[in-house]
Amino acid sequence: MSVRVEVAVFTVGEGRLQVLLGRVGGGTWTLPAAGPGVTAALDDAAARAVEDMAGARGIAMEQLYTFDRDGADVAVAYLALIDAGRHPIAPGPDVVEVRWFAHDDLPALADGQDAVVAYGLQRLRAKTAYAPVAVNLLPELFTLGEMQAVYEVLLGRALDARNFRRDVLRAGVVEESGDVRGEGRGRPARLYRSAGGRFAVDARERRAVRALSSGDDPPA
Amino acid sequence: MSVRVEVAVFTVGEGRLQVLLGRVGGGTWTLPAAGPGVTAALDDAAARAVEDMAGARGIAMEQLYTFDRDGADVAVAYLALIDAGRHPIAPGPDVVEVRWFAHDDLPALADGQDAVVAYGLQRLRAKTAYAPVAVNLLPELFTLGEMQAVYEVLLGRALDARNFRRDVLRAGVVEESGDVRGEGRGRPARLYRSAGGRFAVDARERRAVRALSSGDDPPA
DNA sequence: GCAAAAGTGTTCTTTGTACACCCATGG
DNA sequence: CCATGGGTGTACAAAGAACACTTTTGC
Repeated sequence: MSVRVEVAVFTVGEGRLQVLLGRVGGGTWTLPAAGPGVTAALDDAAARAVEDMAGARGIAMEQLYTFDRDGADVAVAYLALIDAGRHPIAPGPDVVEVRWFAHDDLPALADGQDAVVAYGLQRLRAKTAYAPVAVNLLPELFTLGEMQAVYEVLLGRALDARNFRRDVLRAGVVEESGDVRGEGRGRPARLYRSAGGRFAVDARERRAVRALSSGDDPPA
Repeated sequence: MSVRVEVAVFTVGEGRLQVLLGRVGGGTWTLPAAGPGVTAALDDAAARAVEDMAGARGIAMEQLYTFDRDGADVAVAYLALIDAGRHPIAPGPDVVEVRWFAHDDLPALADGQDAVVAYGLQRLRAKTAYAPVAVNLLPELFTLGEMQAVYEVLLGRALDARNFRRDVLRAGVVEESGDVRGEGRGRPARLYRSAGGRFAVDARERRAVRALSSGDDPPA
């Protein structure tokens, strides 16, 4: 059996959750992928697949699952999160086109890749419960309002701004930058940056953080 | 790169969490494994590896993680749970010896397998939070006392029997068999069997169940 | 001075945790 | 009749959800 690597890259933009796809030769869209016949370390191969297809570097990435592909190959799937604003995408060599697609409006994908996207989405939503995933989808400096908006897209429901603020600050996952930003109308918001640490958006989820002393994060 | 499969098989016995290991040729102990050069579907290959080494069949199994092995192989690791009483182990062909080892007192393992055991244990404990893993470690019929004992081993702390009972029954993960069993001294306990469904042992964990509408269970 | 977004604090309800007691059996 | 584990119910503490109000800016 030969080894492939495939990456489901997500971002949040225009109030929607989006997935990165590219077209190489034929008409079908595909996830960033490498192989069959990967030689590098899996994590590196996944990072390079994204870089080769769209030019984006240094994005958060974790292994998802390894799929059988009709007995011939195995595909090691990865989940990646990116702030589309910070990392503009551009077609790499041999790539005809790269684009963001709304996750609920995808074109036909290469064989088996629907499962990768579906499971990536599931994992992303689950991680919302115990990791500050939003910081990987935001610029280096961001307002709490922006952060809340990201979570609302991921969770598909509105959050109470006051409780959200209290919970995020209490969790200590962000730190003030000292700057503020006036966005037009309304009082200017303070700018924060990531301070590491775990986080859960709402009550139920916050509990899970403590319950799972170490969560279920992958090794290494 | 060639594909291997390795399985961390856990059971609970004698008040301890135990791991299944075997010796094939040389002196080093190893997990049930297949490959390099696996041809079957990964899940099947994992099940067969356990069967070939120890003769145990039909046990609960899920994929854990795929590890690099110094650039040459990838090892797809699995987690399996088993009731050692229900599935007696016996060395398969070419196997010199199979044994249960307390998870905190393992011998030297084949290359990289420590990581498989460590992550398997982590995942097992995390799953405790949202899945009734104990039923996979118990006989078909069991008392709530036995079930509680399993969770106490997994979690490493004592649970309140009254709250445990209430929570398990409320969650609907077990159903009464109608029988009872007198175990010597004390009032005979009702016997239950698994009824499917999700479950969390204690408060924090129970919340996580609802929060993660679909949890983070692997595909298919 | 009004609309819009940011920021602060309080009340109420839900949920978890701790605990006291009775039941059934073996020795 | 007492020790042992099984089974039922209640009181208290903690945590989350809902919510009213003030502040700072642009127009």
